[in-house]
Amino acid sequence: MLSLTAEYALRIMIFLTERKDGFATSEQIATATKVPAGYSVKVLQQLGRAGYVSGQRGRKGGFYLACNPKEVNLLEIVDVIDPLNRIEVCPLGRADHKNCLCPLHSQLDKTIEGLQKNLSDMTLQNVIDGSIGRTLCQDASQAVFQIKISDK
Amino acid sequence: MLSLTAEYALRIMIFLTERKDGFATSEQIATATKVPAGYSVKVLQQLGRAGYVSGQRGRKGGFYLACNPKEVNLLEIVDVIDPLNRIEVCPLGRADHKNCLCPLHSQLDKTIEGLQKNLSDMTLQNVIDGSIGRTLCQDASQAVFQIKISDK
DNA sequence: ACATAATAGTATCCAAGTATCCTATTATGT
DNA sequence: ACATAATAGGATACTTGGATACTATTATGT
Repeated sequence: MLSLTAEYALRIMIFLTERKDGFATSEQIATATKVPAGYSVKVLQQLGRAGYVSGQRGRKGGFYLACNPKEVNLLEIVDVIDPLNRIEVCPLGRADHKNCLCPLHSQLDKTIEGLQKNLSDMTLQNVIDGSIGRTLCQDASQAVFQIKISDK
Repeated sequence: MLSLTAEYALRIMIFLTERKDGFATSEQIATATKVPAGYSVKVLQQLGRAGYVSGQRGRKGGFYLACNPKEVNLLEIVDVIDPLNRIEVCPLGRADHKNCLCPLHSQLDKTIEGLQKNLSDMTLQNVIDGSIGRTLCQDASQAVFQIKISDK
């Protein structure tokens, strides 16, 4: 339903939203978002074909955000990678769910609906704004980590 | 996140809940739930090892429900196939989310939480009770299908 | 102007997980 | 004893995640 690649795409979009000004190379993006180097390019290309990022070749090239982060929500990004389809047609027969009203599948469809709503309620910008300093998780400072260790 | 196999498992459990009385062979289950014959056995075995169904070999054997459908919710069944884990540790660093508070991942975690709640809110019995005659989608009658075709 | 380095773009290959199928073995009712 | 059906396991195909190598494009120093 939600693949790892979809999460990669979200991380990358958030990262680029922060750096709205300049370019970031695929390598920089990869290390910052902890997406495997080499695979980040694939994700970026999918996002590029969908129009959410653009790339510029050559020296000083890189990728940059090609959309307005205030108008793009998380669901749209997820949909680029793996389209989150509602259950419209009964998987067990030919009748669509409107006629079939199978409780199991209408419940599953509600689950998907909720998932979509949850994702579409938040734009890329919202994620940044919701930040209290860290928009993407960063390594804990060594100190904090040490405290946690000695804590036990 | 939610695999096809998980949905198979749900279909099978709903089917067996309806037939709480007697046995059903893996073949009967497969055709009724439209799970590929041969694969239904594997799903049933996973459900069996988790204690939700039992099987009896030999003639007149088959599988039967080994749990109280009023006490088992959909999430438990899904968890048998692919455990739906919350995001507790930040995928990008060592700090856990309580300390990290990364907006992206806390949002994604909320999504998973909602998904879990949606599934755990409904027991197997609830699905049956919510039925208006069809607890699993059935083939539309030929007539209905014909009407739809001629409709266009 | 040219060579070189940096970088996106593309294609291909590999590994791991999922889904499906097949074959043997074991238990059980008749 | 025999037929039936679960149980167990391996074989195969497909999808996903990830890695590598090669090509095209651009910037920059000489």
